[in-house]
Amino acid sequence: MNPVTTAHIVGSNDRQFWSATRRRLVPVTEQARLADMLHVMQLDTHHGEPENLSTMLPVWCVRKDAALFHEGSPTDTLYVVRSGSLKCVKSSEDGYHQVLSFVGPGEVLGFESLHRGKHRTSAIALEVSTVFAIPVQSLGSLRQQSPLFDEALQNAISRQLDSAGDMAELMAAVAADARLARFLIWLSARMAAAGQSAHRLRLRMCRRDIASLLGVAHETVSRSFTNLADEGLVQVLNRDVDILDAEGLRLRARCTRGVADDGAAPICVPQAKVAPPRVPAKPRASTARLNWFPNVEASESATA
Amino acid sequence: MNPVTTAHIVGSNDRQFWSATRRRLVPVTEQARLADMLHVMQLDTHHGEPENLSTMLPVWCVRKDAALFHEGSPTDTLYVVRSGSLKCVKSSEDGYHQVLSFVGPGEVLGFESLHRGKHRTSAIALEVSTVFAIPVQSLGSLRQQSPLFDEALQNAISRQLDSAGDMAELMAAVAADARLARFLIWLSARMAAAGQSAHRLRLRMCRRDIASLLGVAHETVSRSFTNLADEGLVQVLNRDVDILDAEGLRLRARCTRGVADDGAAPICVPQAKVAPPRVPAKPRASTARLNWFPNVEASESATA
DNA sequence: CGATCGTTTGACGGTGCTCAATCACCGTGG
DNA sequence: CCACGGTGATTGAGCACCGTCAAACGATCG
Repeated sequence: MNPVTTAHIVGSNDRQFWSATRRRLVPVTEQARLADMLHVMQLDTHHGEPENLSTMLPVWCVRKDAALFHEGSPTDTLYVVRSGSLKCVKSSEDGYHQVLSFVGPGEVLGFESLHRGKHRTSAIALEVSTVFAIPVQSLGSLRQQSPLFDEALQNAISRQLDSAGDMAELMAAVAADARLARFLIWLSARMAAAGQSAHRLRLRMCRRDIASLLGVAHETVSRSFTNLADEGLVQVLNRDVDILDAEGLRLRARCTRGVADDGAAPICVPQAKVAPPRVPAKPRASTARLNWFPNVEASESATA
Repeated sequence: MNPVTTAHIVGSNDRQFWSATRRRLVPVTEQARLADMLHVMQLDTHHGEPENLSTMLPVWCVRKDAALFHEGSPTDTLYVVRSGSLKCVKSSEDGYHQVLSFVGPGEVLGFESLHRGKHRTSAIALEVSTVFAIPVQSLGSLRQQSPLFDEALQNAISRQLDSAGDMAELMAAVAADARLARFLIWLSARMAAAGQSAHRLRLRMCRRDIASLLGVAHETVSRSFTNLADEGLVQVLNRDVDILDAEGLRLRARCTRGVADDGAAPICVPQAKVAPPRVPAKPRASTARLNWFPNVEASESATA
C-alpha cells in the first residue's frame, strides 16, 4: 500500500504501476475485435470488404474516479471509449482543475496530444468505464490495413472538433441559466445519439464539474437547476434530470451575445427555416426575473 | 459563363459564382506545390522519400471580410491557410454571430464538418488571405500517396483539437481582464510560433470579435485593454498591441475557477516548477481594484 | 450509525452588462 | 479642399446577476 518507493516516477506512463499501487485500476480485462470498436464508433461495417475486422484490440477497464492517463504523461496510446464516460481535466499551473469536456462511448481520447507526444489533459472516469487501446505505434499500420477504421477515426475526430465548437457555444451564453440549459440540451442530444432516452438523464458528473465546464460557480449551477425546475422546464432529483419541456428549454438556451446588427456583412446563409419571431424568454418564473438582454428584444423587434 | 443560370443554388459550393456576383473574390489565382503546403504546416520534408511533393494544389485568394465558405454549405473542400487569417463564426439560429476561433497560416479549415458534409461555421477572412484547397474527394488518395501529407494533416488536426482546449481555458477565466490577458498570451504564442514578434502584435480582428470569442461585451474588452495598459502590462494603440511585461501579463492571466481543494483526487502531476507563493495580482493599478478571488489566496496559503 | 462529501439555500458585495454619448478614422461626394 | 455619414473604439452611469462566504441539509459508504 505504500506508493512511497515509486513516488518519484509519478507522471510515468506505466499504468500497471498505477493500478498496482493506487488501486485505481486500469488493468486489462479482455480483448475485443476491431469490428466491435467500429460499431461503437457508429460506423456501419457493411460496405467494402471487412477483411481486417477480426484484429484483436486490448481493452482496459477504468474504475470510477481513476485516471486513464495523466496530464504530462507521454502519449503512447490512443483510446476509444467503449462504455461509461470520462472527463478531460486540465490543471492549470496553480493547481486548479478545469474540466474541458465529457466524453462518452465512441469518442477518441488522446488525439489532441499526438503532435506533442505528451498528454495535455487528464482523463478521469466518471463511472466504471472500458476503453479500447490503440498504440500510437500501430496507428499508422492499422489505418493502412483497415480503411474502415481510417474512416471511423476521421469521422470521430471530425465530430470531436465539431463538438468543440458546441462547447464554445456553451460557454458563450451570457446567463448562467442559459448555459445550464445548453448543457442539458447538449447532453440530451448525446444521449439520444447513443440510443438512450433524450429526456431522462442521469448525470454522471458532480455539480462542480458541470460548473467548471460551464465556467460558473457550482452554487450557481445549483441555483440554475432550481430556476429551470421552478419554470417547469426540467425536474431534477439529485443527479436525475427529467426534461419536461424540451422546447422551452431550447428557448431558455438562446440569448447569445454579440449582436448581429450586421450592417454590410452578408455572411448569413439563406436559412429559410429559422424560427418565427417569438419572445426569447417566457416571463413566467415565480420571481419574475430574467428580463434583461434588451439587445435580443431590440433585434427581434427590428426584424418584426 | 454566366453565373445567372446557377443563381438558384445559393449555398452551392460554386465559389466562382460567389466571386462573380458578390465581388467578394474567392478566385483562383495560381497553384502551388504540395511541398509548399507542407512547409506552411510546419512539417520538415526531410525524411522519407519526397516523391509526391510536386503535386500541384489550387490556391484561392480571399478578400477581407469575404467568406471562404458559409455555414450550411456543403463541405466539398478542405482548406489550409497559406497566408493571412480568418475567423470561424457560427450564427446561432436567432441571427447572432458567435466567433469560435481565429485561424492562421498552417491551420486546417473545414475538417470539423467532414462527418456531416455541411459546414457548421462560416469562415470570414480578417484580411487578404490565401488558402490551399484540397477537394475532399481526393483527400483519401492524397493521404495515401503522400505519407508526409498524412502526417502533416494528423498533426494539424491534433494541434487544432489541442487549441480547442486552450479556447475553453480562455473562456473559463473569471475576470474579463484575465480573459483578455489569456487571449493576448495565446495570440503572442501563435505569432511567435509563426516566426513573428511575440510582443508586438497587430490585431487583425475588431473588438467585437474578440469580445465574442471571450464571451464578454465589447465595451468590456475596451475597458480591459485600458486596465492592462494602466497596469503597464501592455501598450495599446488602436489595434497595435505591445506586450511590455509578459510575465506580469501571465500573472494576470491566472485566476481560474473551480477550486482544487482536492480531497482525495490525486490527479495532480508532479509539477515542480510552479510559481512560488506570491500575490496573484499586483495591486498597483491606479484605481486599486482586482482584489477578489480569495479562493486563490486561501489555496496558496494552505500550501504554504 | 457516524463521518465525509455533495448539494442546496441565504446574504452581501462587486463586477460586468446595458444604455448612451463622445471621439477618431475612413471613404465618398460636394 | 472640407463636409458628411458610417464604423469602430473609448468612456461614463446605473443596475442586477453572479461570485464569495457561510451554514444547513442530504446522501453515500465504511
